[in-house]
Amino acid sequence: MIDFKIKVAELIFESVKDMTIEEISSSLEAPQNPKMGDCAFPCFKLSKLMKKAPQVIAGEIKQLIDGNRGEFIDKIEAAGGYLNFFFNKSSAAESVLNAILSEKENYGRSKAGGGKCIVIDYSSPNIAKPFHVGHLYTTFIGAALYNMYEFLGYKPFGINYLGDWGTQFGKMLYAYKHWSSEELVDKDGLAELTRVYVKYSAEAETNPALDNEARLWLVKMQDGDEEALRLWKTFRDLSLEEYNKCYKRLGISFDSYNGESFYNDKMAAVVEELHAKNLLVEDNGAKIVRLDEYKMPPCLILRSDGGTLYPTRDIASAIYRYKNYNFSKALYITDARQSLHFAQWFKVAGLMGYPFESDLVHIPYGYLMLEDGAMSTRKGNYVTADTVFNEAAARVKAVINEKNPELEHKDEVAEQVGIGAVKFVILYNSRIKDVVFSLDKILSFDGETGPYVQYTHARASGVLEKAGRDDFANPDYSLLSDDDSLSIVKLLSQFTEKVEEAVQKYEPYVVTRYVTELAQAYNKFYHNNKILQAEPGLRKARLALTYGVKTVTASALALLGISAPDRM
RNA sequence: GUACCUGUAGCUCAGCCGGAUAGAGCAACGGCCUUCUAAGCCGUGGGUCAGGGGUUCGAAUCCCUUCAGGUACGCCA
Repeated sequence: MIDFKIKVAELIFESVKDMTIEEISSSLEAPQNPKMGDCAFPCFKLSKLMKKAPQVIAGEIKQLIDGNRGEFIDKIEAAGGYLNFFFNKSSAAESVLNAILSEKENYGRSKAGGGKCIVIDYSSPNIAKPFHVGHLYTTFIGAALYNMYEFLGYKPFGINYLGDWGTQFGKMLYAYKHWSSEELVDKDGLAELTRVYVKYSAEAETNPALDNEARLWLVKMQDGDEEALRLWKTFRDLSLEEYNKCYKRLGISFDSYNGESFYNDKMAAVVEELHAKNLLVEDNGAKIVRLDEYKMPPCLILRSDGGTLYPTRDIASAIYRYKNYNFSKALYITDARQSLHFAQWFKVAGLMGYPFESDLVHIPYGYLMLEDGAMSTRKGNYVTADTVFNEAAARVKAVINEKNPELEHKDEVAEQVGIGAVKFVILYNSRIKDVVFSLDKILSFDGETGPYVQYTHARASGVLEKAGRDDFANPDYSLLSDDDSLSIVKLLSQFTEKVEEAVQKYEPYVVTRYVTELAQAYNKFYHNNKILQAEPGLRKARLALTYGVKTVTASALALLGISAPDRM
């Protein structure tokens, strides 16, 4: 397809030698008011270089390039220091829709990534604890970025860095031994483990001796005690089994489940290396790396009892991943409270001489609270992910029964729309905002929501289905010259650049908002124009446009991990 | 105390590598289903872009500062 932006940039470049073609291209913008044009070049920066008023420059450029603007631009106007380009509606529609008609669901894909590996560390729940709404942000953002990188020609590698080792397991083992049993765990699974963990936390408040007992269990694990390891493995297997049910429901899978325990035997080498490179300093019995020079508190590597810490393990894992996956970037998707931790150990990796320091990226997201306060597994104040999805599906089913009682496969559609609604809300705003989790807010289905976009897709599908197959090949694109059609065509042409922007910002919402805009544009078009009842030529052109909307909507939703049912 | 994040319409948020009249959804109010799915479309009202300085031809956007809310700062992860 024609990239209009590049065409315009090339055209301007013919007469403006003070800027590179890339500079021109990146300064191009879309006027807020479409009546002012489809693409605008601001001349204010040139005004400094050329020492002339921007209005004058715009006029001069217009004079120079107007003659050979080609057939894809109808008109060039100089207005208020801007140079405004009006696309030829027919050739715009033709280039975009022809590309979609031939490339179908591959439309928009790019090879720009060149197969470079992007390691994405996401989801990463602590095993033996429930998978709750607090895990949804990292899980959905990670999965969406994974899809987008793949779409752009990278080779993403998803790692679920399970929290499967550490002091919490000492507590868990103590709690299990005292208050639970194999039968109870068989019966209730993670819920039972969580029950005794919550009990432990409550008891430990008043009885500090428990923590010593728990520590003994951890020591047993570290020393390879048979019973401790057997229980640990049982809990780990059980957790993975339950998580995988949930991941399957969400359509998410990982390339690796190497968790914290995987690095148990890889940390000693890191400590040794830090020591050899003279980075370790003893302080109050602990070993630290000083970071004063970088205006950060020191990074703790070894406890005073010789035990390792979170940063030690993360450095070991980064080195392992670099050696084994040769990543060009490694993304860590965690909540913003861990920002300092990541900044610290990234710096330590750099001080160790690892060149990949600059390729390590922490992608923080905001704090998620429940309506009745902070979420805490320890205190038993949490909402499991399944609870939310079940409720979502149930509410969607009620809407289906009301609006479309004849629908087939109601349960399946309710599941797709319900889960889509939850994903959509979470991927709709910038990550960093703190959120109060409210079922009622997440599960409203009007306006800028997942169901709205899915509904639009189902509408388009319905029209195409009624039209019959291939009824829209080789249409007369000049019939799509109205404003409603053109705004859709412009949006369709922006698909790839929106995905690129999302990846560049590590913000899936760019795509979420894009697909919402596309849905709004199509709904407006749909309302104002007959499609199936239009006269044959027009009908064909509008069906091609409808096909474009359906295809790109489904692709964009797929990038977000959201299904696009054909009926709902 | 130090550092980071946030502050835009009643609510939830876009816009922030400076550019044309600050946008959207929800909520409120008023219209549109004998016509391709009304989970839709159209309209009305609603703003000191937290406050104050500065840089600039031009600031919601960049810099400084104050305020408000949140978070993190040695043996948890």
